[in-house]
Amino acid sequence: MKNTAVAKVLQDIADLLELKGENPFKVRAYQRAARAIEHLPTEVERMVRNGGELENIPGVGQALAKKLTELVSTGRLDYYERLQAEFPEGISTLLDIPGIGPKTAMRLSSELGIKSIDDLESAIGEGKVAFLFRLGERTSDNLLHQIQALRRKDQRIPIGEALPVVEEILSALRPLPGLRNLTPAGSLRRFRESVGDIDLMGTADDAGKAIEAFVDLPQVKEVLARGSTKASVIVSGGLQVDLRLVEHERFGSLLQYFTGSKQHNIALGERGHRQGLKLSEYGITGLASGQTETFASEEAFYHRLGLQFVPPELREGQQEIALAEQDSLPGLIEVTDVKGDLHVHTSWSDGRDSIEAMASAAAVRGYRYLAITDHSAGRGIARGLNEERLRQQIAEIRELNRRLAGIRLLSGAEVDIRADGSLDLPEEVLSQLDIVIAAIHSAMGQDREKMTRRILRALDSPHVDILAHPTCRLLGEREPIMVDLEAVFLAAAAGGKALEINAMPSRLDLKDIHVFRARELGVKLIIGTDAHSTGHLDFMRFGVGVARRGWCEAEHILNTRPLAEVEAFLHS
DNA sequence: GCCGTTTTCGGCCCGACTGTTTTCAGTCG
Repeated sequence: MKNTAVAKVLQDIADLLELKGENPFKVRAYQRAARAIEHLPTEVERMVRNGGELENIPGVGQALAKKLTELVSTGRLDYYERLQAEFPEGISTLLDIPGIGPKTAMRLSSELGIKSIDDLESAIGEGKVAFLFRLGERTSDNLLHQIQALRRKDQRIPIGEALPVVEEILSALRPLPGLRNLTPAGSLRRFRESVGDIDLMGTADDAGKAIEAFVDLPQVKEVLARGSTKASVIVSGGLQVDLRLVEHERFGSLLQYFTGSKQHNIALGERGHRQGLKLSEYGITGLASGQTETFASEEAFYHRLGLQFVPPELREGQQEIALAEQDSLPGLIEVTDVKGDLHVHTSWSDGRDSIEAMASAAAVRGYRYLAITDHSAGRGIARGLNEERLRQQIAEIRELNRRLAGIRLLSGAEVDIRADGSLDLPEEVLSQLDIVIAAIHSAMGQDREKMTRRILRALDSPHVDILAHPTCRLLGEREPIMVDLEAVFLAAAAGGKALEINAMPSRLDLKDIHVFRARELGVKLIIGTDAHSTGHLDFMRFGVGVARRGWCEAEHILNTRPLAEVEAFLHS
């Protein structure tokens, strides 16, 4: 049973307990555990099998540990099933509608027999909902509106799509006089792989003027709300963007509050409470004195609480607060730490640009080295290189290295891992390359056991240095392959192989929690853009974002190291 | 159901909005 499925059960239980009117703190305990398991870098199932300490998971105590053990070892949970039996099936889906909480859901069910969103929609149509005590016409209309919005609601948007849109808006707003500190908050700032709405924060001398300029932007399709300090719009592409402006001296607490995550803020608030402090978007208030201190910067806000500044990417309510207390948060990798790209394609295979063009684009970005890793001739891969053409390419790269100053080209290949785990190019050719990346591009439907054996066999080849996009997922398009990643991590760590954080926005593979686990197990990582044109080299920042969410420092990422160190790794 | 620089019991983050109310419950972020 996967962690996402385990988390879903806990979240379901939380919903049902809420419907039941249970102690809200008990409900929150289940929600908290669900979030923790969602972000857990290790499979609960594996922990149980290996006798791991479930109670080390934040938010999991004796009772939940027992339930989790039952759930993952039998695939069922008696407590959950009994709870489900108490309610009509489907009623908890009503909670998905904004505006409906547990109380309303229960009343709709008991008073009108509503068990689904469809039921609710017809009941509203028949005018039944508006007659319920304390509901009324207005609420009924709003609910219908919410149902319709829910039906056409887009999924969360991948960060690779959202970030460019946001940056366009930011650069349009930045020149406005008197507008300062413009910053995205929320999950975008935390660099989650997908985001819902976008929250922009800032400070302004004349907030009204700035709001006006914001809603007048050409990107704005629809203005949902506009006030004196806040506006909400829909931009082309359907993304909702909120802009919120505050006085300069409160910017720090505001940004902190709206960056979240919710779990992080709850944990922070609980800690503040123990210190006799009350935290809010307006500042920090002494519970005894009633005095509120304001904070112009987040740094000052965290320091006032006796904490190291917590980078947004770490604010997921895991261990970051405990570590910030001891001043021992990692010094996360920065884009500027990257010294080269180890995974790019050229016009020799399915890339757009020549080797030389890629080399100068890399040099412009300050890189010291660049690995040319075109596809092998494997079935189905566009214009993959066979043995003969690869030899020609090696010769050309040798020639270019003689001519080019300032950047070193490594000759390499992204060699296909065939269905049986053998490689698509003969050993003899691979041995002539500086760097060999292995990757799966076919037969992705294999079962877990077969797939794992296949990848382990490829990693076993003495010539393979790196496994690229290890789970082969395409965000929103293709599910990850079924593979025992833990076994892959252990094999990579033991065999001195690197795993890739593929920085293509549609891949982001490995993903954050896998990166966290791989790093924990001592696996060397690289960030590769998989660039198919010079512009794609800029994908590096997405890979760095994922690495940061995986708590990576520069030293964990091979391509932040000087060339000599990279070569030493490749030769080892 | 969790958890401990006030605690192994008694707490558990905070503020705002909305619609329906004559003082607030429910919901959200």
